[in-house]
Amino acid sequence: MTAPARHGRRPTIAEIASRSGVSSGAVSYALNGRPGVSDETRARIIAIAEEIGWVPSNAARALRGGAASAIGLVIAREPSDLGVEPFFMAFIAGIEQVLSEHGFALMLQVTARKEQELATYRNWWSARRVDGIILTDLKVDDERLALLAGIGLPAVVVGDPAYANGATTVWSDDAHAAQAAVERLSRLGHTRIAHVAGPAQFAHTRVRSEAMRRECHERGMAMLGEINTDYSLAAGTQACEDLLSLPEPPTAIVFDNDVTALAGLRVARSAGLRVPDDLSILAWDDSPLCEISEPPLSALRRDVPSYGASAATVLLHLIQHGEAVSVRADSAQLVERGSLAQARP
Amino acid sequence: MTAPARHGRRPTIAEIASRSGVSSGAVSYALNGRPGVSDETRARIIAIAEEIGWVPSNAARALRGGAASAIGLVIAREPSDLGVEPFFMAFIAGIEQVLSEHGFALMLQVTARKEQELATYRNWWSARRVDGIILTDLKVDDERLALLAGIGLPAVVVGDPAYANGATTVWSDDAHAAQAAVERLSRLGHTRIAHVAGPAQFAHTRVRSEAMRRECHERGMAMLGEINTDYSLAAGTQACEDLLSLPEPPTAIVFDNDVTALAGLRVARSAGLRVPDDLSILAWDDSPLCEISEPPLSALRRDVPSYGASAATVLLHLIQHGEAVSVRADSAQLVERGSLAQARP
DNA sequence: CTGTTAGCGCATTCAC
DNA sequence: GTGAATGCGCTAACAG
Repeated sequence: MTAPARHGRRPTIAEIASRSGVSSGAVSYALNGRPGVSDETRARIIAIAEEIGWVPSNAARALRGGAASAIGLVIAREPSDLGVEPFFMAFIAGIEQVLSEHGFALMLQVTARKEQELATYRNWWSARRVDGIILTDLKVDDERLALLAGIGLPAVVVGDPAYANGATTVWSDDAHAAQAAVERLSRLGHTRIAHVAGPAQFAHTRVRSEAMRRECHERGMAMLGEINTDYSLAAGTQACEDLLSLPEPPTAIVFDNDVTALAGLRVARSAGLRVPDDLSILAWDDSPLCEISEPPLSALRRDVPSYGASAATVLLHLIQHGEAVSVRADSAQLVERGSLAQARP
Repeated sequence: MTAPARHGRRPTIAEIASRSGVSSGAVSYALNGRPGVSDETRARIIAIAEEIGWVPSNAARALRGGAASAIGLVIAREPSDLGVEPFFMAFIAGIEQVLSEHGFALMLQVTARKEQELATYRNWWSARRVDGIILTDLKVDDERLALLAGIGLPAVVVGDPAYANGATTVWSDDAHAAQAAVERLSRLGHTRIAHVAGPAQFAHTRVRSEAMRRECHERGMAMLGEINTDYSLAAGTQACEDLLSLPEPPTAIVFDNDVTALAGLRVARSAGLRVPDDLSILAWDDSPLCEISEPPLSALRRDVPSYGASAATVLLHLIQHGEAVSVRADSAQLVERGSLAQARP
């Protein structure tokens, strides 16, 4: 209950005021770049503030009704899944870059429990801990959207606008990338492909699956199967085994993440198939894992840090101006590495 | 009797006071479980608070000089390195579990720039954003320790006490694990081993290296080389190539992380060596990557989430009581998977 | 235009 | 149980 003993007293505006011989109001104007003080006085005040190392008390500002100068991010995944999920760290790094330029901090919560996630949003907002949040892993019929709208917490949704229910979004056009992937496979002569996808409830899973199916249909290719996984090694292995044991197995498989792609590679090899000669493999979201395998995996690469940076930029704009427009980030680019080859007749 | 809560405005203690007909002071006592109000009044106050959805304003509490109810964590790595670093996400997940039980939040910063890290600590503390921090990636002669002590920011250091300069630490006994690893290799008949280590400035790198060297010496084994890396694929590849091109190459290599171990596996294979028959490989810190390779890699596994939980627990104790004792977490256990074999004569 | 004064916001706590 | 002070920055209303 009792706060720890603080060392030196924190410098406050009052101290700057007494040192500079003006009122605390003038100091506040000077320090915030607002009119009401002469340039000369302002310079003197700023010099003193820097000298004694004044930093605005976030508590006081937030209490006054101002910004908490922080945004929140809940990562709603199992910790064990996150271990091999390169997306979030890169995404966070991008967010941070923007936040630090604006003096904002990031509050993070890692929990897979939906109730806790919702409670966290409520609590962060009520307790004035954050000014807004970034919502990731958008789901189909995502119930979090209603909560956020209901309590009025500013939010930027990372995901396809079609599933965001009107919220401001930052999204990468996965449908476009999916088309490009199918097109590439088509050019290589593949006519029977499959998709080892992520969890069905994720909006981006659905976007990818639908786009691939549509593109296959238009090109007269067969989409042999869309198997949903939890991105894990085990699920990827199972999915790939199922696909390869079909009477007419696919000649190319697109995996929604790197781990399942590696699992697929292993399954193919132990089934006596050569990659890419007998089976082409394409991984969604590039990572060092894709480089390390044999053969290295071709991948759909996004600039994840700049994706995070965009999300942060849009959210800050939303917080500061009450409105913001959705932004489409660059869609994924196909990086060829050697796991794609001409389909064998 | 009870008017509906005004829309758009957070319920405050003042509102509860007016509704229950007592002073705001009494409400505060009631809500915080302190003496000063009758049980009957307390019950009535709590009921009203719940009804109108009151949540304490963190800003007001922090302003009052109380806790910010948040702790900070700076991850001082390059974002690109973090992509394949399973440690931090698992560590954070463990931290969160403890924090959420105590109503604390986590402030995160990801930056590889030392200046920014130091500025962040200063700012978090000055602005009352956090009550304490967890310091990871302890370095030899770590200058962050002096800063933290200087500004009086409570901190728990994750790392070997020998390098923590008296700060409270939570640490896993890497020396012990290193000994166990060398002992295991010794039993398998290896007499020439090598260590592909992490960055030399990390305290845990030094602890591991020294322990391995010492243990090798005692067992009459040769430590052919300690090569420092930045944990990257490229560095691991280079290190392994260097080791395998020695006149008398090692028969076993210990890698400080999973990525360099996989790089080593690849190098060995392309050099025509069989793993584990010609070369044994051991990875520090287990991960799904170790399971996915062929052969799957034997690894030194720690319970990282509980490591993080310990750090959080100790830090909260330090914050709330002004003192805390260092805690040694369980040291890593050797998980055998098939990348270790008897040395060939 | 330059600057001052007097609250506000919210929970906590001490003297009464 | 109460009233009032406290912590800190911001800003409307006001004065020179």
